[in-house]
Amino acid sequence: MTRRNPAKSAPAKPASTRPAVRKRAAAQPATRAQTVYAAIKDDIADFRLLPGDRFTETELADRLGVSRTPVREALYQLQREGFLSVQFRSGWSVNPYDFDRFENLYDLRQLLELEAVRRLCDRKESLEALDVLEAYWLLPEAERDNDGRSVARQDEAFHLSLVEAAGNPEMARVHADVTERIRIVRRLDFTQQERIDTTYAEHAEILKAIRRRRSERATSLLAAHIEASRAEVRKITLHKLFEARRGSWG
Amino acid sequence: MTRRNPAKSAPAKPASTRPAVRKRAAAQPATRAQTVYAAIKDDIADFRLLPGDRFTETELADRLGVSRTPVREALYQLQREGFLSVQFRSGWSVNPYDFDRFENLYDLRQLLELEAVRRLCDRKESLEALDVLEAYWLLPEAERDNDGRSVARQDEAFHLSLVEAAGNPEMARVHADVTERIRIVRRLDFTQQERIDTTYAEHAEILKAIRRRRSERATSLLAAHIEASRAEVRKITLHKLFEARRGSWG
DNA sequence: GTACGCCGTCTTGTATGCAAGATACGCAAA
DNA sequence: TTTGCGTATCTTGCATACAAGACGGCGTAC
Repeated sequence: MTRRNPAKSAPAKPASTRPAVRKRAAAQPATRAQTVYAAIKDDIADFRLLPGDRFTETELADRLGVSRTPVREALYQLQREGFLSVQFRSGWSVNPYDFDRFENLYDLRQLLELEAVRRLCDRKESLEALDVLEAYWLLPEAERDNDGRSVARQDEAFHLSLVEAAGNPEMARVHADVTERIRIVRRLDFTQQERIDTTYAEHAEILKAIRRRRSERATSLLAAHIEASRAEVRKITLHKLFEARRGSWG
Repeated sequence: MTRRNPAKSAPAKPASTRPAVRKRAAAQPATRAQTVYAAIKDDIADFRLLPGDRFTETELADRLGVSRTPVREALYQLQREGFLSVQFRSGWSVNPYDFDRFENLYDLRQLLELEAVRRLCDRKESLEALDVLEAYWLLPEAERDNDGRSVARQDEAFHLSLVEAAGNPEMARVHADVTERIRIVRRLDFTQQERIDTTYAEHAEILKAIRRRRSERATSLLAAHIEASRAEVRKITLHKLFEARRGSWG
């Protein structure tokens, strides 16, 4: 039954010829567990599930029209990611927003992004990855996107793209993970038009600095940009989260 | 059959007003799933499960004396962590060692540790966290630990402790995760006495530099230390992994 | 009115049953 | 010998059954 190990004599690299390890994303029919996982995560991100909310596996299974098995798989995943907690024989609950943790995640995010930008500026080859970013962020004011929701998505993509372009997939994976965790508070930064404008301006400057390989300038701009966002989020968080909580029960 | 009466439907919403019971049981009951998870992870770390090995859920469940349910839970977790892959209706397999990924993980590790040391040196308060590290790594040569296995464990603890002491639990969590992933190759660095001696010497120097708040020195020492380890691992990996593979088939 | 204890219901953790389909193997044909 | 095909077996994903124990509500004592 156990298949022989291929290439006993050369266990090293044959993997690179066959990317079977990589998830076959396209053809995969998306299991029920994955669907449930995404559904719950969205419920949390969109304030339909709020900190302190309690629920049971059966409840969720009934609501989503599946059995407890895929529900449990999704729940355990979210538990491991820090969104949920399970009480033995006593149901699940949504974890409270932990502002200390948001701070720490912002720190981590900043560390990763600054390193990424440093590497981009030091890189010899051309930076094609920036093209698509410039196409969005260097638009004249009239053509800009003004929908906060949409800008928030693009903002996430901007920062993640920088890290991905730096060429270390592990750093990018961690960065993506951090992004998921801070999404709830970070999105609140894009509820004011003035902040959206500022974001456009700062992203543009950062992109230009990277293009010119001005490492020092790019990193200090990016650091300031992230700090500004963090300060803004810190300021409006409690109030806005409360509003969101009320509004979501309509 | 109809033991449950869904029509009764206890008031669902009041649950959200009820404060989540954050009762932390003193000792986690350690579910079967967690046991299985640890067992498989150890099997991989100790070369009892090798890249390319294939197995089924039933096989594992029988061997470990549990049902498929906890086994599946553990397997899916290891899948998400990158250790295993599942082929739809065709069994599980251990992922190949990906040396590019090890390189990227070493990069990430270095980034985290250098930042941690920088923060430690900049910190105003005393650094009690270093006491326990010094107790192990500043020993005179005669009293040192010479068991590679044990030193490898202590080495992991050393580096993780530095990051933990820096005070950002999220960075520490990522670092711990990285540590788990590179363990397989990293341990091979401690199979030679000379490398163990070097590790003692370099850890001692790093600790002293941090004590003296010599940030520049501490970070460059640490960077060199990690680089040396990485180079060593890079050199002996293929050979040693092959040996380990053969040896484990006894 | 208040405190306390018992009991039934509910909840998770685990085991088992079932279905669709992927894989392997034997056998026949060239 | 090699190739192709049909089938039996195996495997995962999902649904369901079961067990130990946590929680809440009710009744009782005062």
